[in-house]
Formats: sequence, structure tokens, C-alpha cells
Amino acid sequence: MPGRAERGRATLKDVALRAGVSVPTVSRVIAGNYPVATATRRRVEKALRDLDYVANTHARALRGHGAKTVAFVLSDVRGPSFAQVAHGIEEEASRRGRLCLLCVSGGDPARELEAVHLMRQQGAEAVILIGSVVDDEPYRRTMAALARSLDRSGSRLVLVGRPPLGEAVPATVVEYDNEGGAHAITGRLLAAGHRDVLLFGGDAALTTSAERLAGYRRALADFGVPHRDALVEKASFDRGEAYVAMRERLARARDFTGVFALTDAVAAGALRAITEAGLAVPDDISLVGYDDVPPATDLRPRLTTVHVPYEEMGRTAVRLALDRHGPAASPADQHVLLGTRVVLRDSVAPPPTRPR
Amino acid sequence: MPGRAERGRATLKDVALRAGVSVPTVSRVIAGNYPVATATRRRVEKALRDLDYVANTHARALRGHGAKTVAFVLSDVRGPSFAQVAHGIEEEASRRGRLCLLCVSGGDPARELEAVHLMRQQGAEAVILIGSVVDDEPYRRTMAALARSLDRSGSRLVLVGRPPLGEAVPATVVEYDNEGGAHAITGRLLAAGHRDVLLFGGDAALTTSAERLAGYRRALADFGVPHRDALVEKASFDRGEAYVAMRERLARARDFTGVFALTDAVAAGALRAITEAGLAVPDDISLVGYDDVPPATDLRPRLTTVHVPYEEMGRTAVRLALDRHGPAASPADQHVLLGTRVVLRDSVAPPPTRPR
DNA sequence: CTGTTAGCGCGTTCAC
DNA sequence: GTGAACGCGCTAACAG
Repeated sequence: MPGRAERGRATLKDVALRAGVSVPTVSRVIAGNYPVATATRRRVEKALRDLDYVANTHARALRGHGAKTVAFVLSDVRGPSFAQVAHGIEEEASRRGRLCLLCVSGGDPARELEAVHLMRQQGAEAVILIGSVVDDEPYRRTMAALARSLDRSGSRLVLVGRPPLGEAVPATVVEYDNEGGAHAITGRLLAAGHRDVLLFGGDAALTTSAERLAGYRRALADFGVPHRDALVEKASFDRGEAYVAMRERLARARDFTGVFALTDAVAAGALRAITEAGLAVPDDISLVGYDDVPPATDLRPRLTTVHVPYEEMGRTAVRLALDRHGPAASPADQHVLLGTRVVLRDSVAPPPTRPR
Repeated sequence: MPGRAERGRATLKDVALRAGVSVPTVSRVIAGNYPVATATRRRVEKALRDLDYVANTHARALRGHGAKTVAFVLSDVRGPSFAQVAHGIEEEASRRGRLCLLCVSGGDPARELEAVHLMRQQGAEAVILIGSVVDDEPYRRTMAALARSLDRSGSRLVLVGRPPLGEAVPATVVEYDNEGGAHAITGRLLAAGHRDVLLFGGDAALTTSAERLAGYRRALADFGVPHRDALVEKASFDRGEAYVAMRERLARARDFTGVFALTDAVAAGALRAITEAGLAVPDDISLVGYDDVPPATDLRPRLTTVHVPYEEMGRTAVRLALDRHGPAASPADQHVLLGTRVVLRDSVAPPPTRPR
């Protein structure tokens, strides 16, 4: 009776039985760092192949030798910017021999929490949370507790593209200069002569939107242009909804010559609405976006936007979390702010001189 | 000495010690399906909270109660179509309480194999391989062996958007009608009157390209249009390279009035080159793509393309693999071919009447 | 109701 | 060189 080799996966015991040796011997052959007689080794190796043995990660993990895991949560893999972060994480993690655990929250804080819980159980070395949130008091409290829990169990909470929780909270933060990027890109519009700049898209409750709005306002202030609430038009981050919203806005009032779309996808939707309304970009209306996702190049005109180092953020997140106990690691390194830069393309021009 | 509660994660033992009960009692409180005295339960629950206990998935898995895992491998998360499949998988998996393990292969067969190996060790319930491959003999042999290995260990190999390996191989296959879609979309061009249709992009060694090419040729045959090798222009799947390739092609010869781009991204690159060459789509040249990714709507003109049910493929993959032992499951259901459909938009018109 | 015993698959002691 | 014994953390049996 050859053990359970027939059904289910073969265990060390099955292999040992077949090779006529004891379990530890097989283990040694596999590990390779212990002297084993050549003849025995051959027999074991044959049995290993015959039974198609694969080590059980769970048992290994229990013993302390488990394959390490890096886990991350994002709201939707289909978003190009999230996908870039995910790619960066995956790349760096697998470069270091780590497996990647992925959860999607759909933007729901409850699902995000649940996901983190699962990842803790899994014993993930790092738990990476990606993207915007509603930064209220309950959120901060929960997150701080989570960070401490993970820290106690030797794991690490990493916040990517999300504000820090305070000095006392043991979490790694990888941000990008969101407000600065918004300030710079709005500045481009203003410098080209635009005075009526529509801020388009987003939900001010989300940190990402709020920061971009702040940059927009600061740029306005720098140029001495008074802020007008009427020039802030909410719309979701969805291209389709952005299209509809811009169409309606144009039907209602054409009281702007420049548009700062909170996202490239939003810009794409807006562009279609503007074009269909018989207006030209950038001749009649200038348009800028944010994120610099690859399809931004496919727009006509090619979109001027803000480049965000999403992939690098992903890589950095993994690196910081995994190297935090290393030789040259200091707590200060656990909070990183990556730069953004404006990518000049073809969607900005001076405002038209004659009134429309 | 309260065990290891200070550093590392708390175990059942720590909790039991603190609550003054035995280990199984704590286990029962957690499981909840066993009678426990109310007073004891309270004490245990407090200890659980105090110590911030989290169950160890690995120990549970070893015992047979582990959180199940669905694993998948794709070449690049940043590709919108892959991202859609990934989303479908994640959605269906988490709906069924499964965790998702993600690996990226970069299109390298060796890395793909390595990834599958890791996933086997992890004891994944299903291992899903996504996307095109070079379908040669070594590949088929390796894959078949892998399928059998996984099958023996109670897991399942799932091939998504990739041809089956033969009846005898225990694998689940979720395909879409790739050739049919290519046939239909090429037919649109032909029906509009085009006779010189350029097949643009892709690498014929990859299954996806080969199938689309086959559909293209069949459509040509149906319309009695002879196939010309000169009208097959290779280019990678990258938008940037497609742009360059189309620019060069146009400089060399404008011997076509219609373009079938193997991918929407390729179509985007081609569109830019065509437009910059002073040609109009669809007035001078008609252009179609494949995949129907969201940004295809942002192109101007909006791209006529083939819709592929990527998300559904992801969901189906998980469903088939997990339900294969269910009541109404038959082996025949383990091979599915999903339909594609042409999405008519604005990038096709009859060819110009006067010679350019 | 609760504690004791046993074992999941593996790797690391120890002896022989 | 190799086998026997033990324990990682957990849960399912069996006592009591």
C-alpha cells in the first residue's frame, strides 16, 4: 500500500516509504545541505520524481521556512494607474522571491478591512493598501489599530498614494507629490493666459481629489485669480460619466477656457464631449489631465498631463517594507514622497482672443 | 511570562494561558459550533481581544481547514485585457471566499512554469494561465505533465484564452471565438468595399495572432479576395512600436485602404501614425481593432472593434474549476468557447473612390 | 461543558 | 550516514 500517493499530493512519508528510507533522509536530500550517501540520494531522487513530490508550503511555513508573501489591496485592477502600481509590486516582490496575494476592495472600506484581515491570517510579510480613501476619524482609528496589530505580528502596513496616519503609527507610507503636481499643471493653464479654469471630476471626499483640488487652488492664488465654486464640477472618475457630465456642463454654460480634469480617463471623456460640441482642443478650450497613463498618448490632441511614478511607488513600497530591518535602515526612511512632473503635449494653448 | 504574546503573533496557547483555559476551549469559542459556558466564553473572548489574536492560516490549512486559494499567471497586469480577466477572476474568487495569488510572467514560458510550481506548493485549488503562448511541442508536453500533476494533487489547471491540450489532458479551457471575431471584423471591412486590407501587428508565433490571422484569411477567401503576404505587417502589441511601424509602412507604400489592427492598442498607435501622415480615418483609410478595451472609445474616430468577454472569461474560469465536482458537473463542461461580437463605431467607411 | 490525546507535513534536534 | 523523537499551531476525536 503506497500511502496516499494515488490520490492527493504525495508527502515526505510516501516518498520515504517508496525509497525505503526514513522521512528525515528525504528531507535532507531535498534541502541538500546535509551529507547523504550517493546511492541513497539516487533512490530518493527517483522516488521524488516518480511520486511527483511537491513540498507543502503550509507545513513549511508552520516550521518557519515558509515562502514569504506580500499582499496588496486596491479598489480595481482595471484602473491603469492601479495596474501600474500592482506591476511594480509584483516585479519587486518576485525579484525577492516573494509571492503576491491580491485583493480587490471595489473602493469599499469594509471589504478593504476584511481583506487585510485575511492577509494577516496568511502571515503576509507586508500588507500594502493602494489608493484614495475617505480620510475620516473612524478610518484613521481603524487603520492605526491595524498597523499596530500587523507590527506586533512582525508584519508591516504600507500605505501607497494615501496620507500618513501620524508619527506614532508603525506604518510605511509611499506618497507622491499630488498637490504639487496639481499646482504645476494648473499653473501651465494659468501661464498660457487662462483665467477661467474648470476643475473637472472627482469626489472631494477622497484624499486624491482633495489634494489635487488644493493644488489647483494654490495655483489660482499664486496667479491672483479668485477661486469660484461654479468652476468646480464634480464627476466620478469614470470616462463615461465624465463624458455625460461635460456634455451637460457645456449645454449649461461655456464659462471657461481651460479644463483641469482630475484624471486622464476623465479628460478622455471630457475631450469627447467638448469635441462633439463642435469645440476644438486646444484652440477653443485647453485641457489637461493627471496620471499620465499610456492611453493618454492616443488622445487627439495628445494630452498634457502629470506623470506619476506609479510603478516606482509599487517597487518602493515592497522595498521599504522588506528592508526595514536591514543594516542601513532608519525609521525616517519609512515615509517617502516621490516627485511628479508635468508632461507637455498638445492639449494646451492660449485662450481664444475673441469672445465666443 | 505570558508566552510570546509580546513579540510575534499570539497563538491559541497564549490566549488559553491568559484566559486560564485549555487550548481546545479557545478553539471552540472561535469556531462557535460547540457549546461553551457563557462565563468561560467571555473570559476567552476578552483574552482574544487583549492579545489581538489572529488564526494562523498555515496551521489551519495543514489541518484541512485552510482558506482556499485561486492562483493565476499572466504576462503583464498593465494590459487592459489581462486586467479585465484578472478582475473577473478576483471577483468570482472572492465571492466564493477564496484568496487570489497573482504571478506575472512577462511572457516568459520559464517564469510561467516557475510560477505554477510555486502555486502548486501553495496548494492552490486552481491554477489559471492567461493569454497567448507559443504553442510548440515542448510547451504542450510540459503543460500536459503539469495538468496531470495538478490533477493528482486535487488541483486544476485552467487555460484562459489559450488552446486546449487535447482530450486526454485533465485541464479546464476557457476560450473565446478568436478566429470568428477576426473573420467578422475583417468581413466588415470587406463588405464596406475594401479590397486591400492590411493586417497589422502581432507575432504569428503566438496563438492569439495566429488565430486572428486565420480569421482574416478566411474572410478574404469568403469575399474572393486573394491573400497577399505584402499586406501582412508585423509589429509587436505595443502602441509605441505600432506607431513607428505604421509610420514607416506609410512612407514605404500606401497600398491599402483598410487596416485590421490585431489589438486596440496597436490600432491606437496606427491611428496616430495615419493621422499624422495627413490621412483621415475613415475617409481615407478605414481602421478596426480587436479587444474592445475601454480606451477604444476615447479614440477619434471611435474605434470599431471586436468585443471579447474578458471579465466573463475570468469568472467562468474560476467557476468551472471550483464546481467541477459539483452535482451538475460533466467533463464536457470543462471546455468552453465564449462568443465575440463586432462593436460598430466610427472608424469604418467605404474606401475612397478616386485613386490617391 | 471542558481537558487530554493525537496527528496534519515538515525540519531540526538528538542518538545510533 | 541514517533513524527516532519532538514541536510548529491548530482542530477532531475521545474522555470525564
